[in-house]
Amino acid sequence: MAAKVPRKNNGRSRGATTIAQVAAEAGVSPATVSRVMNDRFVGEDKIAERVRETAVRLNYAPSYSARSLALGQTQAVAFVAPDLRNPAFQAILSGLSTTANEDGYRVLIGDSAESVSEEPLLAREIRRRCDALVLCAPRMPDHELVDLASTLHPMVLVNRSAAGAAPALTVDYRTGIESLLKHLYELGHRHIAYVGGPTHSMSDKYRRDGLQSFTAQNADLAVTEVPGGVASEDGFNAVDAVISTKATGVLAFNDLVAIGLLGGLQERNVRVPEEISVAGFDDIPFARYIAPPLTTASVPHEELGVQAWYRLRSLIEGKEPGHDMVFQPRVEIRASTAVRRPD
Amino acid sequence: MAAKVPRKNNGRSRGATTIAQVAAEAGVSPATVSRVMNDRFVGEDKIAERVRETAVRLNYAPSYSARSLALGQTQAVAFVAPDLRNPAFQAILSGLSTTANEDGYRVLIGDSAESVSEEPLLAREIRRRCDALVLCAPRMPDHELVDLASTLHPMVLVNRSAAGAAPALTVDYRTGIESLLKHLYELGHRHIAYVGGPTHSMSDKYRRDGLQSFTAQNADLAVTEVPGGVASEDGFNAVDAVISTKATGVLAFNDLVAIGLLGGLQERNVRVPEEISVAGFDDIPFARYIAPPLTTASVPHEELGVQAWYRLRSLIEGKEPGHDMVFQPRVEIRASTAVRRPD
DNA sequence: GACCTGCAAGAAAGCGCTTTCTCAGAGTCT
DNA sequence: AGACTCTGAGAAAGCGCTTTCTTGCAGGTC
Repeated sequence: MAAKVPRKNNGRSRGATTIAQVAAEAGVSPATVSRVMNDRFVGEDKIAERVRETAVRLNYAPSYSARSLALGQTQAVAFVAPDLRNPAFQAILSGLSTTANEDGYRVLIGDSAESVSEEPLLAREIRRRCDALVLCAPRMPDHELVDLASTLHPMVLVNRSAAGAAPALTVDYRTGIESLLKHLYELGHRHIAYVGGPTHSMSDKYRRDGLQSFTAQNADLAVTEVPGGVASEDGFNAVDAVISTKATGVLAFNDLVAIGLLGGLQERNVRVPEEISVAGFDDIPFARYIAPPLTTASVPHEELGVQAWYRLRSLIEGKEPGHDMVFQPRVEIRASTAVRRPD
Repeated sequence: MAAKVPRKNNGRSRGATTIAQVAAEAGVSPATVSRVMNDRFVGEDKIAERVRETAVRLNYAPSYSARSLALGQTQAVAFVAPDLRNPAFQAILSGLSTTANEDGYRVLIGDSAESVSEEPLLAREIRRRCDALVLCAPRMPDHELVDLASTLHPMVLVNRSAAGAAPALTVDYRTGIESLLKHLYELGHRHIAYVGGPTHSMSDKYRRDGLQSFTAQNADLAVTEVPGGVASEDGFNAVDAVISTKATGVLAFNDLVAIGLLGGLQERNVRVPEEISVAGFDDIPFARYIAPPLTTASVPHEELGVQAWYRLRSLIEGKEPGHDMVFQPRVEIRASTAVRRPD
């Protein structure tokens, strides 16, 4: 009968050099190798040197999985947003990723696509794979958001707040759109169409609040809402509805929608801004290059991502995350809006 | 003296329910819980039911780290690109991410930013965190690419090939730009400027090859190269150089550069396409909306991402990755190019 | 020289899973 | 009834690290 030999490598061979191999080769214990690799070694320099030399010779690199298990942390964070194809979210991601990388953290992405109902599940699932989460969930119902925020710590919210359950980085859409509306008002426009965002999304609600607030103060101003969406095609599809309102100015939910709108208007030979003024929101990088350059409210998306990381990092380190921040959009006046022409 | 009690939980408490707790609570062994959770259980239904019930009651979810270590795989893949702010790469990422998600894989992102030299390190580092890698590295020297490809398996290359060392999904930039050049030629342009991409990038080299090939066949055509880059500002900065070539048509390295160029041209009151025709490359979503709508060569970036996932998946499963694919750009003629006006 | 101190390095436990191995007990066959 | 095969479920090893605990040994003190 065969001698009972301890099963090694669990039957599978994974190939990569392990800490044990380095230890054996260098004639030390795995503990020593670990300490050397993590700069916690306090013994003789010769030993450390030998370990280091052996490690590079054997092409050793510690296993992330093993390390994660032992340490209880993954050195990764997640970013969940409803639509990664939107340049605004990409900018946030870019800011987050770049900054997190500097601290040795990588980011995992989660695109909740269209499905609002799947969002909490996705957030939970992806959160379990890493150490923290940045969540953009404009359409998630408040109670679910609070629920998530209280269970998924550490996490930071972008564009939403959850009653203090998690640090929040928000944008003052309300004031932003109010400024845009004021801009149009000052240009003489008295009838304005608003091509809205997704129904039930908070980012849309804030905008409506802003519009309402300004309208309430100016009796001679009328704002008509037109169903829109988040993407260029939504703007494109809203063109007829916009034209039929006879409004002389249009505010779009975001730049993407505004751009689609511009495309549709042009197709129908409606001149912008001569016949109708159009403004977007976000100031995505292309807003200034389209025809005509788009008046919009600039939001510092990259900065939002950067700040999100700083807060996450504090939270991971068990420190205070710092105060919540509310970013104020800045109106960028470009050529897509102009003084209202007499009819 | 205190009785020697085995140290539990390594001193730290991580809070989450473990498989052992579920097992204890359900009165079974951890092995059984594991089997039930992974649908490998073959025993009595009552037991399975009890385990499942206990698991949801205790809010149990297996630890990804532990699972990764035991299984030797992470259910994640990485995407490394030189600039995640470029819509073209974002589209690839989007296609990759969406498709991978359907198979339960998440994607980790790596932005190699400007630094070509750091790219191999980044790729290696991030690759060790997951099961496979999609690499876009237009500027990496061939030998390094081959080196990487042979050591980082499974991986797939996008926009580059490495002598069969890894599956490659490429775009026929050469033919693409040749078609664009032909388009301008047919419009009567005989002197064309090419605002190039990053020096030493393969994607730029392919384009130059295409230009040269067409130029060689048409003696009455002159193409002047102008240094450019990858971003809109590079195009913007190239404006004076372009104007001074006196070319009547311009081909830009990509849409971003073309858009910047358009912006700069407009600022100097040079009308497009009346005075000069401009074409880009990639057909990013905004290309059709800018002013004037940009003639460009359309590349199916999302599809590239989708195909990248399919190949990665095959590789992960130990299957054949399928044939390499070369995507053919399709010329999209829009308003930024027009017949050359007599001087 | 016995005793204590301090320090360098190893032994081993633990992280939370998966999976092989093992072994009762039930069922089958002659 | 005894031998034999299944089969269901648990024991335990293993994944590759980190870190606590332990120990051997050199140097210092009285």
